[in-house]
Amino acid sequence: MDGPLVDKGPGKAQYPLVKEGRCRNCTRREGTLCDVLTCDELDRLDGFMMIATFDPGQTIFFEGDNLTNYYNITEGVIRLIKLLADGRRAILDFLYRGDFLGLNAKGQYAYSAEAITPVRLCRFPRPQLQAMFADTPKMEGRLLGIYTDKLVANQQRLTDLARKSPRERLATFLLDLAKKDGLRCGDGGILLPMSREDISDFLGLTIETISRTFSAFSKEGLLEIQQRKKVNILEAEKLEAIAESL
Amino acid sequence: MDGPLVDKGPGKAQYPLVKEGRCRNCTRREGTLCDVLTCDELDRLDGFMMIATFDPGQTIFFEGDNLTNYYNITEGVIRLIKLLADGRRAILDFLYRGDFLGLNAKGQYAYSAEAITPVRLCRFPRPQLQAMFADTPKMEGRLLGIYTDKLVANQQRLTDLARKSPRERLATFLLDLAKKDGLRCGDGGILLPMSREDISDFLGLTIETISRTFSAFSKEGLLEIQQRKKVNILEAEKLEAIAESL
DNA sequence: CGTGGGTTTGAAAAACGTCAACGTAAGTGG
DNA sequence: CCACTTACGTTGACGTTTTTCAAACCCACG
Repeated sequence: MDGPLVDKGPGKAQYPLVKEGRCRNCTRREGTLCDVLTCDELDRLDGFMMIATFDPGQTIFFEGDNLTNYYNITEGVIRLIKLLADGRRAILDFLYRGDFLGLNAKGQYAYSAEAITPVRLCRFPRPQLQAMFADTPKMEGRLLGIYTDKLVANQQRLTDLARKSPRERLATFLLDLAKKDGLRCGDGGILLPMSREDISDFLGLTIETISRTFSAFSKEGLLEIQQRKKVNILEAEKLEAIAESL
Repeated sequence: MDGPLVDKGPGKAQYPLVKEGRCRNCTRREGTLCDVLTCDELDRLDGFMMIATFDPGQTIFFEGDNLTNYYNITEGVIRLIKLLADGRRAILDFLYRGDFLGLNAKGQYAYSAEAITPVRLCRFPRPQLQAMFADTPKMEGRLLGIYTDKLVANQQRLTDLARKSPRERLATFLLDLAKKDGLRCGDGGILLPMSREDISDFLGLTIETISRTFSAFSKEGLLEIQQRKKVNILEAEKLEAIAESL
């Protein structure tokens, strides 16, 4: 039970697992699935929960794999990926601390998940968590709320991809990032955990267009870029006006 | 209770409502929210359900309106719409018989809904349906399943919008339509209920690009178009190859 | 039979992607 | 500790695709 899991993909490192779950004392429940549970219920969860960690670039699971585990992110950033048959890539979402991971498409993962930064996860085997769902309706209700919010967010993203220009998309993206804490560094700047290629696959553009648009924003004095990853938004209102086509 | 509701938007016709719900004898429960209910529970639902009908082009509700009612579609086709500030339009989804309608974004509708064909709906006031959800966990579980499937579908669509070419998008769209029955007419042809503009707003393209791509498919012998709305897919495998970039 | 909205088609322009070269920051091994 | 390497990012020139603008067309409707 405490040993590493089997390999998933070709050349994949084994999962580093540590049995140390102390759900009852967890300080990161806010807004997550386990937020609604009593102490007893948290102990039950604890009984089958495992901590897993991943290094940047590691794959947590692949699209189409049998769905064996659900996860909660307690630390780090993850990208959700879908590929077309010829290798073109789309990033569905970036996930952060507190996000729930493991969308069920007929018993299989609906997307691949990869760590962008060092990541720490609570891992729940599917049978046990589903059994707990069945016994704990409020937990199911919580997941329904989470999925409702995800649907709303995805529909905004569909609208953006269908109808916004590259400038508008990047402005929208940066402002959304700025709303997340955990990325903020000191002076109101944000530290982008993802590469330009990640951003381009998220926004449906090329890496060059992303780069050019960053440069344009910078030249126009809307923002400041330091060492490529750190962005200071200087003119939030103007950026907002671009994002919302006002 | 049996009278018409108040107007919603400017110049909106009043809602035509008929009290005749007989959930217990309903023949269209398959795959819907009410599929899981017992006879007694169906009677409870019946108690606050109303039938509503809409003509083509009528708006059922607007994005941002207070969410007062949920709906089940029993007949017809609906488009879900989001607008940008300057009027650019995106169609999030087309909904058909059996689909559940009324995504909750903080107490407001997350999108506008408009009838494309004559539409018949079961209408459930929010307080009553939510009370029933609270008492009937399996109903909540059913909705969770429905939303899970919607999320999976939306993620495929995000991938398509981000990375597929116009040809690939239209091929994907047509093959998806062909899978729905209710649109099939006799000889394996499909009857498109939506306009070219609807399709372009769904696929994130212009109406001209849609039209040209239709013409190209037709010239290549992949399909046949009759009277603009009726499409016969002649070479499903080739269209599949285009859609899946094989 | 005429009218008009939706659709198709064509030509021109713009936007974005592609290709290629160059820069830059971080990491590695001597 | 520094030069070398490498991966990532930026910039420029160019080509293609898609949009835009405009006109013609066609079917459905009155």
